[in-house]
Amino acid sequence: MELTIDWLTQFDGLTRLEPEVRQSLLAKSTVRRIAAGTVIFGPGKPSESLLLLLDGRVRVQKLSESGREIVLYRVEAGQSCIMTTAAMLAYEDSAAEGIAETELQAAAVPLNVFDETVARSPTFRNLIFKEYTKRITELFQVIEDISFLRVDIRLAQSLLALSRGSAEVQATHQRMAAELGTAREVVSRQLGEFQRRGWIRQSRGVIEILDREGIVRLAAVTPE
Amino acid sequence: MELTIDWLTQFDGLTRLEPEVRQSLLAKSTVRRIAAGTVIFGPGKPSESLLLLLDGRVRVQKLSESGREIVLYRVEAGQSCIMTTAAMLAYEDSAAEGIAETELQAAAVPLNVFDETVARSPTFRNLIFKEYTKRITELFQVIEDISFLRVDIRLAQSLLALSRGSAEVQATHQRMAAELGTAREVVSRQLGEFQRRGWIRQSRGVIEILDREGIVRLAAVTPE
DNA sequence: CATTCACGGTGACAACGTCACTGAACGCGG
DNA sequence: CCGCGTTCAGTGACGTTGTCACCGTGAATG
Repeated sequence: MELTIDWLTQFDGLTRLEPEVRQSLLAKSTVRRIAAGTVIFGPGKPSESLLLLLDGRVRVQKLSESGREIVLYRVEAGQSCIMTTAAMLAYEDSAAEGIAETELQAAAVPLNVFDETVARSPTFRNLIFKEYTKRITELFQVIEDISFLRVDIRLAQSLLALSRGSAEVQATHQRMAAELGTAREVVSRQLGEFQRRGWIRQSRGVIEILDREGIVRLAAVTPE
Repeated sequence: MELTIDWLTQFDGLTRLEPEVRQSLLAKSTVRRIAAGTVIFGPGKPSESLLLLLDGRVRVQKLSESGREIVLYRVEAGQSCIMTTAAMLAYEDSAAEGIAETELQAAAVPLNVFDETVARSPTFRNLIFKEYTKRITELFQVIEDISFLRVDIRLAQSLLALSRGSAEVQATHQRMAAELGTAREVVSRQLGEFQRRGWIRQSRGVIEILDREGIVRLAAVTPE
């Protein structure tokens, strides 16, 4: 169950890790499998390790008191889920949660090992700070998109992102609405329009992409 | 001009700093005065030190290509401007900028000293990670507010925040619009409504608060 | 004193959010 | 296989917010 494979090679920033740090990290961390749907961190679920994602995808989202939700960003394989370190610091009020969208394989670095490694290794430090910066930059972009882009454009972008090249997106309108932080009805109407234009075909829980080019064109619009 | 006062006492997280780290930080950092209006960091202005704010206030905002802007958060005295470390990492595309809203007094910690201190001092590490987490948490909140709160409520909140207890807010409608990431016309209409209710009195560039209680009540609304 | 410009007010309309309600598709127990 | 509850999706009406075009005012500048 808990392997000690050399997972460090999967992280761009860690390939040139100092040898003794490398050994220490491998020895003191555990590689874990986590089932799809598991809540990694969130209100009432403080985590006690930093997760370095080897495989799978984590969705970080925020739920408002009114029950609505919005996706903040995703963590992909080869990235670290820095909010798990944040959750360690007990910021309960954030009300953000991380959910395994797929089955995960992740290296769990216990808090004390994390701290020790940050102290010892410039390479590791660099990786961590880069991750933080990257997330913050992403959040900046989310804020800009929400504030200034039309929903049809954001919906098109979201569709392309979620499809990952495939011709089928498995998602309900409710789910898409959460992606954009808007209302389901808005998504229904917009997808209806996309369908009328022949860009997609819809069935219950599935959106099939017929004309990717059309969606790409809309997604690329920068209204001036 | 460059003092070597013991500014470390002004940071909650640094009062119990390890003695030798304390000396080192004081010796290798410089305390600087920065004029109001100065752009601390931003596109094309990479910074080469971490700024620890001793006095004054920094506004961090993002400008879209279309020229509109939105305030992301503020850095107050006693906090560190972590985006200066991010800017060091050359994330040019972020297009966020930090502006001195008032005259600043700040301790500038050069990049190499920052890195060295993170390595040496658990206390300093803790402070830095707490700051990052705090900013991220704030950004989460901004996203939620933008997505789910009505603008009149957000405007009321913004007015209270900017007034800082005073009865007068010096701000144009354009400025308030940037605070909320909305359009000037919207602010004009809402402030007009506030005035009709007797909550404020407006004159060119100034908003005078007449009935703080009324504004507070609106700001506290959590529509269910 | 004349011109320019930042500021703010407004009406019309488009885009988006909310509410209430509808029916269709699915999942499950009997 | 049927009935039933639940999830999902579609729609009309209406309120809120964003956009566009335009105007008047007062401040600053030469």
